[in-house]
Amino acid sequence: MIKTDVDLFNPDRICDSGQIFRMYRAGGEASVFLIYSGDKRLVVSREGREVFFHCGDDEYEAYWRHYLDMDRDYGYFASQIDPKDDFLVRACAAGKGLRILNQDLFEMIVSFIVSQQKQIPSIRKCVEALCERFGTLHEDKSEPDGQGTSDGRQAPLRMGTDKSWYGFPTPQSIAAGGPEGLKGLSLGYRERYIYETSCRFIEVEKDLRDAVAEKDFETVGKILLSMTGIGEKVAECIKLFACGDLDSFPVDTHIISIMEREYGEKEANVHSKQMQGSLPKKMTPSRARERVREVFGKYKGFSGLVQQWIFAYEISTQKRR
DNA sequence: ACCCAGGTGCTGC
DNA sequence: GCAGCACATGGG
Repeated sequence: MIKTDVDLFNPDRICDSGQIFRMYRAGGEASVFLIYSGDKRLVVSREGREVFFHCGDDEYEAYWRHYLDMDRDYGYFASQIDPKDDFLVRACAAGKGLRILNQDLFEMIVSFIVSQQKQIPSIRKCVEALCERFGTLHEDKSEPDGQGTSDGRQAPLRMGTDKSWYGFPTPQSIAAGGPEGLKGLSLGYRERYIYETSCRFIEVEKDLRDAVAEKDFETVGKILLSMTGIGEKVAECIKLFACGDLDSFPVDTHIISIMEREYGEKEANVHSKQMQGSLPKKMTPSRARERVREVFGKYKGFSGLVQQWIFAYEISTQKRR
């Protein structure tokens, strides 16, 4: 079991940040979380300010430490933001303990193809349905009577975590189902994208992984864009959440509305008698990208983290309405 | 009935 | 390059 602090790793904020679709609050428990990645699963719990990763040191070192991005100094990034940028200061403060996870490559490719024109709860359902149809079933092996607690103290953590679960599909398993194999999962027109991209992933996997290993993100981007259903925005998400490209800055509808509302030119509101009201000018996607470069270009090396701060802040404040 | 959702592909200019 | 449209499906 590994211990850390909420200010270093905040499971609530990460769970709701929109970067991961297979992280859940376990069985309605407010402070127990399940993280699924490929064919692995991690239980995370919080007690006050203490956060626990329920795995052995070996498993942590071999996989989760990098996955959870525990080696990066987020405090330094936070200290670099412009104090005059009120919105970013607020978003950064609200994002304390938020980290950019290093998720599985194929899982991110499929998940973000699914994500287009869908809301996050709906994305989660589709991803889960894919796992149930194409993933490997994992039977929970834990003993019902508290293992390793012969002293009777500290009951083992298992509330809601003792159910069987499915791993994320391999590209081979999806490809093997054929183009018709994806029907009935509410994927809509994305069925074809997922099937064709699964097939293509098998072909280009080596080149793609080599480019990721070399941090040649230009090549990574080119390969991703050659896959059906992956455009600029989805490619940016994949690079940020699976390839370690912390400079990747996905521009989606939420970012566009932030750039329009918080960083756009205002025009006088002709409908306001006192002329005090000003309305944000309409912003196109390409104009929003330009503004992003102008406003956030200075955060070289971690602009993708800045994106997550403002994105997560935006969707969290939207909920309270 | 209408509008929007962590967009992309395709066409036509 | 950029605007305009179709594309499934679910939720307000």
